[in-house]
Amino acid sequence: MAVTLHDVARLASVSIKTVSNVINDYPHIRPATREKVEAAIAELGYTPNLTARNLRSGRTGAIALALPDLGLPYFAELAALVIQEAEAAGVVVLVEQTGADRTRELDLLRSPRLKLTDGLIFSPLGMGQQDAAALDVSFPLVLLGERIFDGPADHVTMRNVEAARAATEHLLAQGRRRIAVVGAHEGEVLGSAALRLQGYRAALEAAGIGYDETIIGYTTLWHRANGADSMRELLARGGEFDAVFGLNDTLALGAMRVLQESGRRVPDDVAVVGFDGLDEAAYSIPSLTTVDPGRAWIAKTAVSTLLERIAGAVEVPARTLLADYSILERESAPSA
Amino acid sequence: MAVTLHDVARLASVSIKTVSNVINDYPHIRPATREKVEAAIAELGYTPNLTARNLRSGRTGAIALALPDLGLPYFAELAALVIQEAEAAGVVVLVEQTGADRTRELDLLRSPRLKLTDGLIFSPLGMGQQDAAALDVSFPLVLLGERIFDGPADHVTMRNVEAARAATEHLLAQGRRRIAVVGAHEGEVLGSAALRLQGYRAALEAAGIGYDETIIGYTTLWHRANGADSMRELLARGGEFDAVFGLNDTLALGAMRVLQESGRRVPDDVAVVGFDGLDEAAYSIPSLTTVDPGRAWIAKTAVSTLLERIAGAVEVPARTLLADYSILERESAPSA
DNA sequence: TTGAAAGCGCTAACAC
DNA sequence: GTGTTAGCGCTTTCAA
Repeated sequence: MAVTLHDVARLASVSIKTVSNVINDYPHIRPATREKVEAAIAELGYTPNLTARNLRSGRTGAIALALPDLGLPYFAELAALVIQEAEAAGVVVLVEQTGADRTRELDLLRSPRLKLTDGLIFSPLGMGQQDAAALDVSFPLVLLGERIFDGPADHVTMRNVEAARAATEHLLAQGRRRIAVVGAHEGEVLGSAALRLQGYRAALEAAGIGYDETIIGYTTLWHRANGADSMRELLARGGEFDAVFGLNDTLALGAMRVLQESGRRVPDDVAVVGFDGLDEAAYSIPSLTTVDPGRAWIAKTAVSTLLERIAGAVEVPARTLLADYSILERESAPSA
Repeated sequence: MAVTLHDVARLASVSIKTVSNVINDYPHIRPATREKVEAAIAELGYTPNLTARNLRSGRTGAIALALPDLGLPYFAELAALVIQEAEAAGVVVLVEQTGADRTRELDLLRSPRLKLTDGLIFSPLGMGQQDAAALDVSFPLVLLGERIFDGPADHVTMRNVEAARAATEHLLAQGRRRIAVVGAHEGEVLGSAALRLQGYRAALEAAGIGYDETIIGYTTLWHRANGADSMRELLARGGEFDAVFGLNDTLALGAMRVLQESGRRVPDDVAVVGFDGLDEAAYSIPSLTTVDPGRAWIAKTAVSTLLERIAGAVEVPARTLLADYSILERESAPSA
């Protein structure tokens, strides 16, 4: 591992500049010289020391991706897409987990660890609008998610309100009138839960249906167990409903399980719609109708936007980029 | 971001060595000097340039984790654990996806991109025993999985044969005698599928039950859809069985869905056991009995073993470290 | 077309 | 207890 430019230069009887030229495809090199150098590189098995190159160039060729937890399917699938896009652009990805903890998220933004990368794609879950100023950092940053809006950084996100409204309207179109919700967050005004609930209410209102608190299930987290617990509580309350809107797929899958355990048939007695377009939602029993909020586009756009900033688009003001959504219709809530 | 040691030194009217001493907690510094330096650091908002430090020290403080695809729940959960362990040790993790492609796996081992890290935790899925020599690399490497054994690198893995045998015995103990398999790999002798099938056969043999090819389902990949397809084929063949052993949880969940669609009750008509101990296996309907092959231990041990090698345990010969397994008994295959 | 040499920001001998 | 200085391996003016 100790083969350097000098070693190659010595073996090829040229200067290190010439070797460097060969490596960096500098055009004006005499073919004979090039061959001599390439032979020496091959013989010694030389590979450039990226750390040294980075120190010179000020770039690392790596970006950081910070998200709550890879154990959550939504973020695992998002990370898979981001890494894939980054690789296509010749960049590696350093993954940080924040555990959805506000303090850890704020710490991360100040961490010297980020110095190992050229920029950050950041999906916070603990921070809120009051922390927007913390996003005013000195390195390229792309924000994901819906915890903070109109911050000082580029923001790639989904049309939560419209997509949730479309999901609700999908249920209304089948004649469902009592649509329960699983996964609402008490008192929240921003964030995925609040925005999706807002879309749900807008759809009800447009259809002339009143909002009924008794069929809204609250949870703190969005694991499958929370969806199951929330549904148990809704059933215990005794409120009637003929459909369920899970504010994400994981919740919807947990809720659907409890519905079936209770003897209700899905979709005959109760139709279920989720949100996220997870792969696994296609394989539940029944398969889950859901909204794809445009994850693939979000990953692709987050990477390309970050790389543009890194390449020097500093003067451009921060933008908000919104993905298009689509309904993935499956068995848990079929049309008609 | 252009604040360097020199800037701090100038402001504090000391030499850069003194600043460096303060930053690195060198003990013998006069308190007054330390305060002066710390004040200057705070005023300028100095943070060390890790790239420069790395070039000097030859360390990067990062490790690489290469796996097939974060979209596969097993690997996503593994990555989550590895990153968590690494963070506890003050190391960041760069994640590479190889898509289970042998060529990409071999390329990765030679990639200069790895120069950004101090070592690699590598979980191949395309390479085989014939590629063992490619693991003889010049950087610290820890191998995961069961594609290659007795290679030149430390290997952290699970007791596949014993764990699969235990899973099969769990079914036998309930009086099941016709145990179908989902996910076998045609003609494979090494690899997870082959080893687990071997454990299955050992259990049957010990119980005096013959091996019946007609109830062995083959797949190439281990997605949920493959488990479903494999089960459809088994049912179409018309072979009788009262239990199913899915060679991983994802396969088992797909197979279970098809069983239920076909009108069979789980576990009454057919009991199902998976393998991996995925979180989501606890939330299927019915919840899936599975084998936890010791994932948490594997992640922890992979990280600590790699860090030991990085710290210089070069002379120690390559070891194989085996995790303990446990049966997670749930509804799909309850005792008695 | 190629060589010499400066320096990216830091650490660690070695001096004082 | 603190300062000077030589590199880590590379890229890149500037000369030749």
